[in-house]
Amino acid sequence: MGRIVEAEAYRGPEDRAAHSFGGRRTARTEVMFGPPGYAYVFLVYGLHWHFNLVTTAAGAPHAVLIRAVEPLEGLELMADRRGSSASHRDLTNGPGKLCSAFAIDRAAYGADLTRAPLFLSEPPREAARPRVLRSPRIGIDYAGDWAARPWRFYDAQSRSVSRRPGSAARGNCSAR
DNA sequence: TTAAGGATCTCCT
DNA sequence: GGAGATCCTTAAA
Repeated sequence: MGRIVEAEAYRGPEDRAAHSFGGRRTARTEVMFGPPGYAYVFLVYGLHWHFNLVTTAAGAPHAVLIRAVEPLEGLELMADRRGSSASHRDLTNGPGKLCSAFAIDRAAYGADLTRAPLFLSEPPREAARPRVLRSPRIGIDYAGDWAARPWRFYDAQSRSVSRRPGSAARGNCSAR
């Protein structure tokens, strides 16, 4: 279990950075065209899985990429899956890393995110509301004007975000 | 059938 | 800070 601390919005079909750009509907993107609450999982660079939440009503191929999580329970299992060299902070502070730690792969494609084994839940009532910063999305330089949109959101306090403001190679800015 | 190119991570310097 | 890993998806022929 973990707390989501970083995410990015992808708004096809207009959004050039989205896999569903232009209404591209294939076996891979199919789940994004369906109802919300399901998992869109895909492979990047032939190596790493990425985990997205399908959002918005059926027909609108929108998704939210989960980029980082703060590990809460099952740390030993996560470390085991990630390799013994992974430090606590390195367990889930990146989209590929968290998929490895949570054992998310193609088998999770289309999974119902309201039911075990992979599901979202409300934060505890007593949990403080995090201060959320935003920046441009990561790794989508090819997307033209869309690359500049501040559609990456992350918890200002969390040490588990993938790129810290000020230390990033490109694209980071903080606003509100 | 083929070729090109990724919504990254790790290891090395 | 930079290169290599590595294979699926897509589009075009």
